[in-house]
Amino acid sequence: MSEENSATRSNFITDIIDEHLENGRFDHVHTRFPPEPNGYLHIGHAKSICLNFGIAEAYGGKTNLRFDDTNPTKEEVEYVESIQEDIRWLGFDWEDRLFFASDYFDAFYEYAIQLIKQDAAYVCDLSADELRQYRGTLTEPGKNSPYRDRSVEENLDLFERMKNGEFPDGSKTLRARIDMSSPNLNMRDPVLYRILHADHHNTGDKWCIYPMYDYAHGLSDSLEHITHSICTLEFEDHRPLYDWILDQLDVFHPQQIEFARLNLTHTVMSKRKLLQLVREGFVSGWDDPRMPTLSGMRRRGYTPQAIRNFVDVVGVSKANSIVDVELLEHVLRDDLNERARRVMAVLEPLRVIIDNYPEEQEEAFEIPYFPYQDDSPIRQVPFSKEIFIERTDFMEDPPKKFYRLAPGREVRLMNAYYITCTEVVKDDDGNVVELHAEYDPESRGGMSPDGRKVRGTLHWVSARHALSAELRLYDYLFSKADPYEVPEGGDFTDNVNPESLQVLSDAKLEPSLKEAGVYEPFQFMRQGYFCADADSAPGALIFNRTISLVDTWAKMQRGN
RNA sequence: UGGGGCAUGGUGCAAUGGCAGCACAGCGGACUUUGAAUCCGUUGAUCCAGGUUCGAAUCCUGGUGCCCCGGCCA
Repeated sequence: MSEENSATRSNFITDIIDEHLENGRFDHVHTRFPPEPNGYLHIGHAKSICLNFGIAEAYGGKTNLRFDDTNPTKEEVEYVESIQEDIRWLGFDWEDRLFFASDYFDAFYEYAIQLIKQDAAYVCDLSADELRQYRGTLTEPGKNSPYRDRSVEENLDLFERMKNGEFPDGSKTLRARIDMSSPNLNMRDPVLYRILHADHHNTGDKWCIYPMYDYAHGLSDSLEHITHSICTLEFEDHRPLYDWILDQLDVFHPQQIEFARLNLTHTVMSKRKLLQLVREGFVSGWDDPRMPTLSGMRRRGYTPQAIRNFVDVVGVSKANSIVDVELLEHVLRDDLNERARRVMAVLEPLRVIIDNYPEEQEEAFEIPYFPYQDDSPIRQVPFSKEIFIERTDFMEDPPKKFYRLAPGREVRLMNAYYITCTEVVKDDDGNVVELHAEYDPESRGGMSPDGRKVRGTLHWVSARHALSAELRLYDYLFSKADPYEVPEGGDFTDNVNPESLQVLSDAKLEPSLKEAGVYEPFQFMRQGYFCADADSAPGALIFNRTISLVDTWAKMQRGN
């Protein structure tokens, strides 16, 4: 849709880049998206992906995909695969530039030796607990480690033996020698390497020492000649360390730039919390359509374009903010409105018998998939004596302004005929079980020659031709805008919306939907956008409601 | 006086010393073979106090509020 996106439109990041290009610090732009393969990507990551790929593209540059896989205890191949699938689905291409931090383990090791030789790093024997003690607090300086002044030779020897596996996990670390009294805790001799006798998804058992994020990330950026390393706000405090390492080693020096991560109302966005929802069974998996994961949204029926448009429209800044999920929904509807074929489906069927329509008669209406498009493709929709209409489209005793079907009232069956309700059939409990009606043969196609107006237009499905289907209707996963708003001692899971999933087991669809492909967007007219679920099968159709249509009538009722 | 960062309608983002604007939401109306979409109209904001300036959302000073940092996680 829009030619402009958040990357081409100026923002504080492009301002910085423009300055670099102008003052000659860089003459091109090269970014990277650096996920840790320890979970599935979510809409928050999409913001980072769109920013990194979008900005590079806007400047004619490139973007690398690099897995930040420096902690083998948390990372799995399952995730490196899903992450690639999700990025591709979003429509971005890293071409031949797929990298892993683990590709650089040898280089990292050599750089560490260089730091030791420069007296800028040392092997420390403090335990994790002791290290914490020595670090000091937010307001008090730390103390130097007793191992801080080991000789270069001893450090070299110890570090090599760490690598060789001579020491148990946690017994030693390699630390940067910076300043234990720095007001920035990240500069108080941060750990560069820790001992971890763990198998790595890429390097197997080759290593038993693994680099820490701060050490590996900047060096990975440098090795790949990344010019602008875009990350989230919480790394702002780490930038001095990022810079320190690259300065010490005197290598290519990218610029780290931090932006505010995306937050949405009615959802949680931390991998840890999402994992908890999966593990504790609040959702069916990472790709549950209620999840903010890209795989969940894909299954729900989101299009990549809707997500990209959303990222564009929320913009980028350094201010912590929470975007109203209604904006996401607006952008989704906007995109689906353009691409979804219009079909008829009845969610909660109510049978209508058209008494003056011949029993054995059938006819097929040719109805365009896109009613407002001149060259729209069409499909055949069968009509017969018995049809289903939406239960909510009939009221025996309608309030003012309800202009759907009611006793004695005439409405239009979309693209078919006018019908008038002649009789209401109820069961012993007084529930309406079916309706009788008469149609006007003159109104074929939904128009009468005398030009009389009917206020209501209803969707319908021929009973004898209808396809039965299961429909899954979704609502917000959390009832509260802020899921973390819980009473003392509560947990965010207390706010899980008990009605976030509603299953309609006997919806009636027009026959053309038999061919619906998975994820292919349809508008069930007057209801919402739907797509076939991955689990849908010819004899057992399942559709997910991606998003309902804006419902002004429902809003009016709520307001009253 | 630990350090770092951020404050613009209800929400998100612009305005880079010169008329505070856009989108969503809200409200009102038009149109309608989708109570959708579309179209028209409309309510509503610069955290506070000083200062500089012809002129301040923007610059300066001092406050206030919120977020992040004490993993051998990223």
